Parts: sequence; structure tokens; C-alpha cells
Amino acid sequence: MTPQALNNWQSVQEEVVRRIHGGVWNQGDLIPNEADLAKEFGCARATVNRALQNLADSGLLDRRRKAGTRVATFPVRKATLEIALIRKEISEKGQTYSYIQISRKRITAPASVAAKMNLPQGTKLLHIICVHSADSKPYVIEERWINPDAVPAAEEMDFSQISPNEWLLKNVPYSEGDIAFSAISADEQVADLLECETGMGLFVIDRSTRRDTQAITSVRLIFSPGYQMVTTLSFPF
Amino acid sequence: MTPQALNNWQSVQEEVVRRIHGGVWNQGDLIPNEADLAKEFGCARATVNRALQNLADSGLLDRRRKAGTRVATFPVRKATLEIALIRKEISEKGQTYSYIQISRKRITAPASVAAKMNLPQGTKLLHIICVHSADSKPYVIEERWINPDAVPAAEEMDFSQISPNEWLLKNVPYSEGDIAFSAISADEQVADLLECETGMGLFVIDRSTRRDTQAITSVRLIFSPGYQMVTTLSFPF
DNA sequence: TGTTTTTATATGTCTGCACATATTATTGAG
DNA sequence: CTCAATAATATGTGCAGACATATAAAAACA
Repeated sequence: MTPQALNNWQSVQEEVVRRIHGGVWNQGDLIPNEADLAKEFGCARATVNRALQNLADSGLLDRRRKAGTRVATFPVRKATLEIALIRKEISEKGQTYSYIQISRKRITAPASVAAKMNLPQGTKLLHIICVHSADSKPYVIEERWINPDAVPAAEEMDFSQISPNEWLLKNVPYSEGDIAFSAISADEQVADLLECETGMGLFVIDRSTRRDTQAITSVRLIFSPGYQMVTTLSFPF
Repeated sequence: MTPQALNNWQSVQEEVVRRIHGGVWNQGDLIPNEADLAKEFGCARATVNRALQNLADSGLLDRRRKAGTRVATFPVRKATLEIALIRKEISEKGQTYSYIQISRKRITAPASVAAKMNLPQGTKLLHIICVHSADSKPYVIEERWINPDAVPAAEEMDFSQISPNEWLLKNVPYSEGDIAFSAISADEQVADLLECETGMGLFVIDRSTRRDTQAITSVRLIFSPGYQMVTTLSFPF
């Protein structure tokens, strides 16, 4: 029985994964080159290339020109997190979204914020604190700093109806930035806003975005106790 | 001056991003089809295809057969986290890695763990608690559950020298799984192990991995106060 | 008019070929 | 024997053309 030709990149990828799982090719092993695999699988080299490239992207293989392709020794797992609009995240869980603005000021940025946004000390920024709720229970605090030089329209914007999170995503899309995940203990103010006890461990996301090196905004999201951000450790197959 | 042909997928991608940034194409807009763009850019359709497909992967475009390609309305940001070996993570920061095992037992899995691992109530699991340190300061607690049915070799393994984290990655690679990020408050035992105060908010990663639906292991990583997991919100350009 | 079938179209992907490029291995000069 | 120039090789990517596939839109039907 002649084996069925693997003539699409998914089946080639599956076969390669199968060989790695099955121990045919072990960690660190050099696997045959694309041309040979193409001949063996009965497909074009481009098809093998796409499959192997995809596996390399997901960390299962290491490829280098001339050196060839080998099975990664400590395959780095990659988890992809989708950072969605808070309103969407809540309504997709089937919960009712609501939102209130707590405060809005135009103040001098604290040194830590200025540093993170790469702005000179003493820069005045728009500072907004608001709370997003799901089914009337506090879900997350949004503490937002906006650079009015980058987003002049923000100064006249009324954030009592639409959150900075949503407004910025619609009006200043396609920015790049850093994101950090950590934990803090709830101080009195935070505990009050989230209706929890002081000292509770809370999940925090810090994000700062820019566009062409100009700082746009920096935000700290403090989630209610028990919040989990979930995803899958995806390996291809 | 006739424009230089965009005859590689990266430059096509850049041009498309430029047009979106520049407002030539706005959120929700239908952009020209691949054949037309290829003609305009002076390259093959396959080249345009690769560029647009890549942008769709990163969430900037929505594509559907026959319906065409449009600019995503609320572009979902994707952050990719690389989940590395703890020892590697520490030594790559230039810190000295050390490791101690705190306890090792073979006990009945608590209901919560059994549920998460999709195992029947009352299953006996290998339970290991250990601490990874950086420059002699506690870095993270690893609380590990291993299913001996899936990994028989683990039962005879001595985890006082090599951590389960490292051993499993080497011996049961290529598994798939879930991962969740959250925060807890340090209880007395945790505070003791991490040499911090009780009640501190701590960053937590819960991970459970399986292979072909068979549960392999479940782990909770509890990080020292102040730990941040950092990455970039990548948009292509 | 409402529903099903057909058709047209944009993306998805394969093939075979060519050339580009990074990097290892070999060769040659000193 | 050491170091630099050169060749060899595996991956990276481009091209033109073809067919596959999903699906929106049009046509046919009840």
C-alpha cells in the first residue's frame, strides 16, 4: 500500500508533529531538508516550507539557512492572549455591562508615569479613573493617563458615557505598546471601588501605547478578586 | 516618477498598514481584491496574499472568501507570551539560579485539582512543592501535581536536584494545555516560602497540560511580590 | 413573496521553477 | 597553523498559472 501523498501543508505539518511525538525525530535532531521531504511526501517544496515555517513559528522547530531544520530542544511554549475591549469581554460572557467615571483631572504626571511614557518630568496629562461593571458588580478599575499632545481631541471628550478604553480604541487605533501582568494588594481606595476587602490580591494589567515613539496613553487595569485571564498553550495539532 | 514596485511581502504589508494608518482605508472599509492590489503594486498575487494573510492573523484585517478583505473594526490586539523554563528565565536575567524541594508526597488529589485535570475523584497523584530562587531570593513557588498513569517514570524520579518543571519539559515535551493568570493573597505558608508578608498580592500562573486528552500534570506557580510578566502588544510595522 | 438552486467571485493553496541570502564547510594564502 | 577568500547548501521568497472552496448575489422555482 503506497502511502497517500501529503499534498497540503496541514497534513505535512501533522505528519512532522507525529514523527516528533512518536520519537522518530528527537529533541535536537536534524531532520531531512525540504527537498527530500517534498519528494518523500509527494508534494512541492513550497508546501513543506509552509508547514515547517509554521512549526518553527510556534517554537517546535529551529531553522537556519544552510544549517537546516532541527527539533527544538526546549520548545518555548507560546500563549497568545487576545486583548479585547472591556465592554466586549463582559458582554461576550453574557453579562450586562455598565460603566461609571469616578474622576477626571488634568494633572502633572507622577515621575513613574512620565518615565514609563517616556515624557519629560512635569508634563501635564489627562487622568481618568473609572470602573467597568458586569451585572452591576465591579469588574475592573481603569486608571488612565492620556497625553493630550498626542490626542488633542481627548481634552474635549466627555468620558462619563463612553470609557477611555473604548474611545481610544476607536479613535487612536493601530498603536503599538508594552503590556505587563502583575499583582497588587488592594489599598483602601481600590478596595472601596471594587467593593472588596483591603489587602486582597488583585490581578493587574499595565499597558502603555505609543505611535511612532510618541506616547499616547498609559493605563492600569485592576481586576476584581478572583479574576482569571485564560488562554491555551497551543501547539499545532 | 513611477513608484517602485513593492515586490516582496514585507513591503506590501507595510504599504497596507501605511494606508490604514493614514486613513486611506478606514475601519470597516472593503479594500481592493488581491488581484487588483498585485497589479497596482507590481507583484504576484501570491505576494499580496501572504502580506494580507499575515495582517489578518495579527487581527488588523478581516478576510472572507468572496466577501473580500476589510479593515477590522475593533482590531483585537494579540499579545504573545513566551512561557520559558524557569531556570532559563532566571539565568537570562543574569541572576544565579537555585532550587530546593520542599515536599514530595503521593496523595489523593483534592476535588478541585481532579476536576481541573479531568480525572476521577480519589485519583492518587504525585504532589511536589518546591521553590526556585534567583540570587538566593525566592522567585517562585512551584506546586505541582503529576499523574503517574501518564508519566510512570516520575514516580522513581528524584526531584531534589532537578525541578519537575525542567524534568517534565525534557521528558514529556510537546503537550498541549490551558493556562490562566490571576492573583492571590499570600497565606501563611506561601509568605513563609517566599519570605514576604502574609496578605501580599501575588501573581499566579495555573497551568494544566495533557496529551491526547490524558492529563499529565497541573501546576500552580506563585511568584514573589513585584513580579511582572512583560511582553509587547505587537502590531506589524 | 419566500425558498431553493445556480452562478460568480475573492480568497486559499498547490505546483514547478528561479533566484536571493545566510551560513557552514572547504580551500588557499601567508 | 591561522586566518581570509571561496564554494556549497539549506532555507527564504518571488513568479505565473491552475484549481479548490466558501459564500454573496443572482436566478429559478414554488
